[in-house]
Amino acid sequence: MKQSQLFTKTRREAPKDEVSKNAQLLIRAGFVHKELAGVYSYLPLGLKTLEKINRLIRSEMNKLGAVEVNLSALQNPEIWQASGRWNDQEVDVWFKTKLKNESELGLGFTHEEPLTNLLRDHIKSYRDLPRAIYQIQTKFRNETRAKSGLMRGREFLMKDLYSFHATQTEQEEFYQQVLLVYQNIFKQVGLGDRTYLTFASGGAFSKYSHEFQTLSEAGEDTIYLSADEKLAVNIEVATPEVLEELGLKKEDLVPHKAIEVGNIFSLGTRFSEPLKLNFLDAEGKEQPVWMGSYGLGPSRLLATIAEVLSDENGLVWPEGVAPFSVHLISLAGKSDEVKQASEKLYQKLVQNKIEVLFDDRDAPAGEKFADADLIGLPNRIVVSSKTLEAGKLEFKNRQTGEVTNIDETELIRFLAK
RNA sequence: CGGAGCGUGGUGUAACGGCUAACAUUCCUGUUUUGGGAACAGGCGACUCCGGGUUCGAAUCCCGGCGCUCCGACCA
Repeated sequence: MKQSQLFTKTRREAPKDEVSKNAQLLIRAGFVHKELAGVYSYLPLGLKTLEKINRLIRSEMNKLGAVEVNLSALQNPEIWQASGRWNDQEVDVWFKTKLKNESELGLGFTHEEPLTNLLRDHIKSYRDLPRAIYQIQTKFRNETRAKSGLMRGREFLMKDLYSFHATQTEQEEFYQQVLLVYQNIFKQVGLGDRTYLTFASGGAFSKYSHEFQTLSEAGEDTIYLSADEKLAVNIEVATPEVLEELGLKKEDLVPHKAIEVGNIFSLGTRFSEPLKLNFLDAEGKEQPVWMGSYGLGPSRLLATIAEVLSDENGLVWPEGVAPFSVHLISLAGKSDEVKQASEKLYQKLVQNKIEVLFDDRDAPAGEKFADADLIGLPNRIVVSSKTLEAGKLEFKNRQTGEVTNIDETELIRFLAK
């Protein structure tokens, strides 16, 4: 894409009402636009980044044999009344609204109930199990206090996976698979080395759930990390009994602020029983389905990457998440030669299916460099009269800052990999 | 929901209760310039968040509302 076609502009300064680093950088670089506290719109660069994250998540979900759906955002109170979660005392994050005829509606903050209800049409027998179903969809939560930029929003994107099994054991095995897949996702988005599987509160049907916590001062949670960094426990559940059970000593634990980027739950029959999602087992006996739910927030993930991987010059996107792989910068000035050479290189990169943002604007070099640093694409190529003279291209790695001069074929081979 | 702070051109800031609300940046025109946010000249852009009050006079003081941020509580 040519940068001249991008309608967004970068800014030198962040709006004063944004304090969190993720929001400041994402706004300055033109990835998002703030509408309300906790409500952000995605601009072309932000949307592309989000789509990259989603694509990666989808590919991992497919490995689990999960299939994608898209459930409605508007919710029928009846099925939530059945599970007891329509009640404001039970769930205080509902956005509730009304039809013209005064009957109530809710905006989905999660989807256990509707999916469980929906599956009654499709799951009758043990032969219909197991099932893994997911969606990537906008959730609405009426948070009393939105905060930390995109971290805790009132409208946000969530990947929610639900699994349905004939037995608890089967569900537990699936849970372990999801756990590995999640770790793989965090590794791929560049957060692997600072994201820890963390024991957290379990709820009605299991002692623990697991959270994936990314270490960051911007996090809302505090976790205890064992000295060998092999075990982590959310401070909320780190009672003496729990620590003993996990074989941890209080004095060996180090507290860290962390961002909860994912959470996986065993639900047991918490939803299948009230919503009557039953199946007939091999003996013809009716049984409730065993369930699990597995959440991960693409928008929070995007914000977390912005927060923890950025530096003083701007965002730093890992390959695979970045909206484009390459930032091609033309320092043409009045030189038609440079203009043509950079245009030609742009076409060539596109032909080789390399995702490139081409800064074809008529702007001073310093501005282009500053923008490239701020936007944070992993690779930067400069074409100028200097590089034409040398017969090489200048190639810079955003993350390491390493600059090399490289010839075109070599570069394309490297980037096309 | 409790507490604190802040609302002034698109953005960041300034202005004693008193001139036509200033400066920088962005943006527009032109000249020049092109390897780290260039230079010069000219120009556009604000009912100072909203409503009320005090005052000869309010961006400024008072009251109410709304919004934003932060701390806390909350967070299936």
